Amino acid sequence: MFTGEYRHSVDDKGRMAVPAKFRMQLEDGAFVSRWIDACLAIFPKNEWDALAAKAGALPIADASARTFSRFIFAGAFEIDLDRQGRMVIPASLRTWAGLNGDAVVVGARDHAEIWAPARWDDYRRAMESPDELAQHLTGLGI
Amino acid sequence: MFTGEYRHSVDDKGRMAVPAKFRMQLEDGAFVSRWIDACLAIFPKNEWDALAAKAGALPIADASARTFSRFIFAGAFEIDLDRQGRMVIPASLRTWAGLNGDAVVVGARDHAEIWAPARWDDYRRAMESPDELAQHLTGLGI
DNA sequence: GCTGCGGCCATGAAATCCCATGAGCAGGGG
DNA sequence: CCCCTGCTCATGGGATTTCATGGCCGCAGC
Repeated sequence: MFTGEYRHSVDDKGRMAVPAKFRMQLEDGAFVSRWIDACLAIFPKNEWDALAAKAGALPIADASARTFSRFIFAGAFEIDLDRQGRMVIPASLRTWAGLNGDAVVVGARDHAEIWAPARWDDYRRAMESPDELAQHLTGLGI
Repeated sequence: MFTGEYRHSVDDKGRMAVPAKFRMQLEDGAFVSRWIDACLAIFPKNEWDALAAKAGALPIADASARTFSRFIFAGAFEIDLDRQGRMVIPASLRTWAGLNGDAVVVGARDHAEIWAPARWDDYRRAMESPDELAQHLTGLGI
């Protein structure tokens, strides 16, 4: 499971250290891709396959299904970790996510996400209202 | 079951002694996470897995479901107890909960909560005013 | 031959673990 | 009933290991 929040640097070659707690879950292969809300997602191979299967089950006739598939798969790359546990973020994805020098890596259960620090701070501020949170918990039956 | 109220110190390394009565319930693995009302929650592994499964069932297409998942998982860390029964509270969570030197640990049935002493006192004072308490109990069907 | 990319090595900083010490509590004996 | 003893538990400090990051080298493509 991917949990936690980590702030790492992205060097001028586009390399970023993957949080040590995530590495074991990614060593059998991983994919990085564009993701919803202007961030990037890192999926372990098995989770990626599951996502691909879901996308494959969508009807081709549906326009928004086509859009979703193209959004995800056109922006996806298979990645390897070097011996120091770093990954290379392709330049096109770095640009798209607004990454520049620093990045925030957050866990999201079945995948990890990479955010530009400024965007993450904005997003995070929006989710700290106790009432809104309580409403979600109620919806889960907690 | 988690019950009781304990006041412990948080040292400059972010370590806090877990109440001895809680340790046995946490020794098979535990997670600490941001929680509602600006406190932190400690869940035993099985309780956490149940919560994660519920969150995983939410549709990713729903924006507020994504927000909720990110709040929970980005603010969660797996913890181990050292040989003295202490846990490390990650710096980001300490900041968020306003912990500084001291903390109050309270039992809450299926999980434990960590509060900054000042916040807990406020909350508790409100809770212990007879009128207020009666008002909350009304409508709960107790 | 030069330039850009990817992988490997090395270093400093930071987190983690373990041992030691002291205080508080309970239980048993005088 | 009181005191002493033993144990559990909270807290501080020190040592070791892990981890993030910058730089160097080799290979490939232009």
